[in-house]
Amino acid sequence: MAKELKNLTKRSDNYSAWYNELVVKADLAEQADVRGCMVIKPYGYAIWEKIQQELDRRFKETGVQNVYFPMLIPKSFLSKEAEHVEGFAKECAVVTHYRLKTSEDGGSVVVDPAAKLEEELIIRPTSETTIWNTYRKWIQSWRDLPVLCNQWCNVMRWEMRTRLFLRTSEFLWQEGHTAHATREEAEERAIQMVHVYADFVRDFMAIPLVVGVKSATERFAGALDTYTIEAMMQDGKALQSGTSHFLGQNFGRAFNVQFVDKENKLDYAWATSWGVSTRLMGALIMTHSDDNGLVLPPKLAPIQVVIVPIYKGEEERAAFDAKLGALADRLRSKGISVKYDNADNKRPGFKFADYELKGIPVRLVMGGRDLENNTIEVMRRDTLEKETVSFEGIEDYVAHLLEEIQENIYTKAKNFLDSHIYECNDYEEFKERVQQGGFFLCPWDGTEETEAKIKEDTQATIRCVPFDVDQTNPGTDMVSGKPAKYRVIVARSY
RNA sequence: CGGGGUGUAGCGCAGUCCGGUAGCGCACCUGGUUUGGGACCAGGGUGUCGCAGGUUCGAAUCCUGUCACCCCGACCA
Repeated sequence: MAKELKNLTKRSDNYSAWYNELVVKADLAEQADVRGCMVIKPYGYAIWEKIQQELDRRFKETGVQNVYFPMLIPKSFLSKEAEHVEGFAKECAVVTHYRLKTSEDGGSVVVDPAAKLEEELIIRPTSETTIWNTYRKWIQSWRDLPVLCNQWCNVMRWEMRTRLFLRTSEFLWQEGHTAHATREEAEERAIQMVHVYADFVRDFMAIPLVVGVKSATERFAGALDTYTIEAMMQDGKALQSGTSHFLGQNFGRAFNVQFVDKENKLDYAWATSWGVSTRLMGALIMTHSDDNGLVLPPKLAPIQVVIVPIYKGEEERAAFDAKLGALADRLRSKGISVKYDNADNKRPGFKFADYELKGIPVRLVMGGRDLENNTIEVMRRDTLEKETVSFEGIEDYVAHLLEEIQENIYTKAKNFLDSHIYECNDYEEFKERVQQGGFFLCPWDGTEETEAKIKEDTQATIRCVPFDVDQTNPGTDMVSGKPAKYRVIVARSY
């Protein structure tokens, strides 16, 4: 294994290969035997759990409650919202039978043709339809609103080409579905949730973002508006990391979810939906990691500190166990997650490399020399800097260092993002430079024609109309030469 | 669905052109020496050569068929 890990492809040589190898070698996930699907391994899942816990906490702060709906959706549900079915039909897995039987020759198991379903069932690609079908029963009066639900689940979209975490046929996510009495309230909720995502991703995952609203063609199928958080990977490509949709009354109408308002008039409920997925894991990896492996922000590292003793013989090992075991406990009492690794089946050098590969934020090493001097070596994963400090008071030093690392990782990524956002008003210049990566802030006339031409010429797409960019006097569209409506972020994306 | 490729040990591959005992590296197991940046020595186990036919005294290798997977395009959180 050791030599293999050493041969991790360099980021600069082949970013894609580097990413794929890193996911596998850092023990996050691997390709499943099932086409296009992924096995998330214990270490990868531990990180996902941290994401889940923190997001879930933040959702609940906004009044959202968790629910669970079935994985199977009657085919007829999907067809009730025209745009929605248009958007998802091509990638749906369909359940057609409910039984197998042994084949005539007894050699294999075959689908029993007698067990054909009257109505086929779809494996959910997203749950708007099944949830809104149920909301009809829950909602009669304005007093029943708002309904604020979220579910953590898996969904399946039969993707042509897959990549671990970024695009797999099955993925884990959360999907929030809310119903409201007024348009304003629903729009507010959609915008609120994109900000919940943005705050979480920035503060907790240390990933800087551009937040904005999607163009009409990039909208979710069935949405009136789609809000998005766009992260920049180290190769300059964009990764849509979360979305929040204002769905208007489309689903209310399609599923006949009507309520009596305060004026005793019937109206259709207003909807939002919002989701983030295991794709966030991809964003995490591609934002922070380096040629030595993962770099995890302390707030979501399952292990924040690893302590490695370097000992000769059982006697010395016992001495370290006592001293460093106690240190581990003191760190844990400060709320820091610690692994004390005194295993003797791996040599120190191997452990160092392995924990770097896994992105553990802080490594503490103590050997014979330190024992004599009452010192300990501290290595921080983000800069790879080593320092030998006094053993006394090391707990506070580490606690402070973890905070500093969290901040530094974000600052580093933020500087990268800021320095790769370019203002561009010239199409020729754009066409040439966009291939190098980066976000291009360009004037856009708001037409689909322009958008389509950019995509055809460069494969780049309009990522969003950013919230925090001044939209007065957007200038002249760089493609059509017409007056621009907005300045938008254009980039190549995953 | 269009173009390209690959199926041989747990993983990564060589062997196929030119048919003749199934190989290498890593991993794994045992014993020993090691341990401040991915240890070393000695010994050991591991295969329906993707599947089905055919040619042949003999097939991983040649022929026919078939299945699966991967990569590049259109779709997508």
